[in-house]
Amino acid sequence: MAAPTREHSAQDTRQRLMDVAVRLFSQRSFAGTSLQMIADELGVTKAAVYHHFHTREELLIAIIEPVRTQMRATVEEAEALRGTHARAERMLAAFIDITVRNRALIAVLAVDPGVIDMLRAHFEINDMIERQLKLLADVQPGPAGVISAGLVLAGIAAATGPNRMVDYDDETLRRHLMEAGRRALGLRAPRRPAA
Amino acid sequence: MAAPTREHSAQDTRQRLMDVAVRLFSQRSFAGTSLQMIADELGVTKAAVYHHFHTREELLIAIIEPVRTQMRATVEEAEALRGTHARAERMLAAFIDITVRNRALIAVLAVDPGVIDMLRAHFEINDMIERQLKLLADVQPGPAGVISAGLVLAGIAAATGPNRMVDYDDETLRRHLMEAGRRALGLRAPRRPAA
Amino acid sequence: MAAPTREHSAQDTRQRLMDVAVRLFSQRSFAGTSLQMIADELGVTKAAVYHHFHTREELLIAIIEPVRTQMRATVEEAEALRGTHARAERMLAAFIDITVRNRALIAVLAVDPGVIDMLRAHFEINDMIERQLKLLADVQPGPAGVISAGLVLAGIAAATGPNRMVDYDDETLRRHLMEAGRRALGLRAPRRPAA
Amino acid sequence: MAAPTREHSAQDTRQRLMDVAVRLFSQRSFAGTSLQMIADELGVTKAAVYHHFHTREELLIAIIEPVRTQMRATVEEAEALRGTHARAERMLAAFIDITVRNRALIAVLAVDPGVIDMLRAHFEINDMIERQLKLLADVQPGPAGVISAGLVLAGIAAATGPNRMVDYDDETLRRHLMEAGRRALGLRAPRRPAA
DNA sequence: ACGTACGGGACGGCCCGTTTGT
DNA sequence: ACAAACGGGCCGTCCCGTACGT
Repeated sequence: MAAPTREHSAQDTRQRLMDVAVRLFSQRSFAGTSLQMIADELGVTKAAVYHHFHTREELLIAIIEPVRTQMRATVEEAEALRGTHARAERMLAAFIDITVRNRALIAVLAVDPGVIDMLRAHFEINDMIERQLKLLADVQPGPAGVISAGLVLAGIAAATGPNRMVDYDDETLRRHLMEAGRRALGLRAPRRPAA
Repeated sequence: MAAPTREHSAQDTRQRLMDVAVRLFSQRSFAGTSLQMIADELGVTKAAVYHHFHTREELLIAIIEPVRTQMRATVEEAEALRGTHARAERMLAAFIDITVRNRALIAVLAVDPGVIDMLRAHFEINDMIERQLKLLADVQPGPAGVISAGLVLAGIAAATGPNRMVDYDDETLRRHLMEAGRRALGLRAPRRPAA
Repeated sequence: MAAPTREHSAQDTRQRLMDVAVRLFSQRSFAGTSLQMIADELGVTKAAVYHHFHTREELLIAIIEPVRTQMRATVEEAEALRGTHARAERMLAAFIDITVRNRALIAVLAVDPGVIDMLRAHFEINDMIERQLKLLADVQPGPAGVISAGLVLAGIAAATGPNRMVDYDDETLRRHLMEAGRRALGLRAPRRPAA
Repeated sequence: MAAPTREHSAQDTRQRLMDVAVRLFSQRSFAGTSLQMIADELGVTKAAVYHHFHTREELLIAIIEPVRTQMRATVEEAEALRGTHARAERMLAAFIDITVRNRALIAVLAVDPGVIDMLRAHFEINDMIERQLKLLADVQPGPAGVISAGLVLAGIAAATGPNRMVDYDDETLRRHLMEAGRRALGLRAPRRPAA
């Protein structure tokens, strides 16, 4: 391993900034987390943070970017499938997968009003939420479908948040979220004995 | 009713402060809402706010108080029942009822890290959450129960938050949340043909 | 004179803030003057400044307001007169009078780019300048008129600035600026033998 | 011409830095212009600026240098002449010439307090101004001379500033400034029928 | 019961200057 | 000749809390 010239490379610092930011955002909310806290937590000055992200908003967007991309791809894939149940099944599985792999982050994205406002200002996030909701809601007709879908999406996101479900590993969490989600939505478990 | 001397009585001002605070907290998060915003929204000065609540924390606690009381009573009632299903059924119904009647508020209480921290500092809130969770989790054994219960509680709270489910009246929302919750938890609908 | 309850009244503080701000702006330019300097100079904190003016821009606008009003009135009065020379004479005299009575201030208003930008953003200042210029420029035809008028207006404003002309009293300054201005513009001294 | 290895030579970069600095200084005042703005405007990093000028002050001095030299030479030449009128005539003509050829720059030098302070700290600029003023003021006795001279010098400098007199070419501007200046100072047009 | 005036302090943003590496 | 990274510090804004007056 060729030693990086400095103690840690520049790219590394940028990534570490994003990591501690996610942790702090999820622990203290976006509005409740100052740049000073982030800098202190990492042992650098605010100026170093500024070097990588000129505004707190920019930092947040950089953090969100990968999840946003995955989410969009998932929605488009699911919408391309035939069959209401197949679409819901795919959407649900992918949503859980992304959420579990980014535990702390999703809770922030999904429920922090400050974050949601900012997302709305920069992206067509409303449309994306509508489409996610519709994919799950179509399993049941009328309000029942929409309300079930809302409960499931919000529940998955919020339940994996900080301090909750910490004592389950990813695989366990995924399986049981999937089962509970299927039941709430009225999805039969897919028959994959042949698979 | 003694005639209020001014346009609105003092008690009224206090209540209106709490109402706008709830709305703002749910729209901008607790940490993102200043006393100035609350005062401006109501058309008074910060000093007027200070007259009723000496700190922002005090204001939050006053807001939360009724919900906390109802929640505690509900848990105790449910725990007094016999039968796992009956207990879960009662807890779920009461939780949904309280949540729907205090839509915006619960979303803040349940997911805002700043609020949760403060609650933890003042009350034995962890214990209360554990008991709620257990009441619902006992329907299924092992992780399946806990994870389902977590999804349902978090989902109900978060799904009724601001900008979501706004186009359903309380009764509709309650009924479908109940059904979806029952399914997720594995609760059979109670046979009340006689009711 | 009933003594004001405090050491100095609130209105007084507001006025004193504006006074020290004018002095500092003219000594260090608008962009080069921090709120800290202003607060220190007056022996209060930045928060006290904030109480009276929520932004630095707001402070500047309050300072400028009286001059802006006088200037506008002057232009309208002058435009209402008949005769090119009479109009120019009136405009010139009033401009000098206002400038001399607000020595430091005008220099800032007229030449500080930061100030001019801000004025342009809030008022129809370009129009006002055009009209002032035209009133003086009409005495001579073509570029000669415009350039003379520009030199005179800018010269009066800048010459009365800080550190210049400090050793002349208002009356002396006014008279000689008037004479030099008339000559530059090609205005004959008005025949007021009876005056 | 030895081919410059890169797109533009080092000397070129240095000169372009000074050019954009002048433009920005005149548009936003000296104190209101950061090194970052200058670097951005030219599409380089701050480090590149730092490479050429270690401080903002150093940059300003380099910009000013040629004008300062010309101005000094002019004053000395004018003072060497015999006859009050001849001296004033020469000073005025040269001042206008230098100003018009460096339109934006002179306005900054002459009226920006931050610039003036810095100049005073490094050069004997007060002495230079006094001598310029005296050369023009001597045409008329007493306060009339000084005030006229002040108006003319300040007026020429400020009138050629940014956004003013932009639609006149150098030659036109020069001629009319000269005529207006002569009139203000009480200088007869020199009899050069033979020239 | 509420407004006015203000202190003390922290916020996000951005500055200038410098080191280190190409 | 230039870029990347960062320290230390100041900026304007705005915060919460309080003393005082009505």
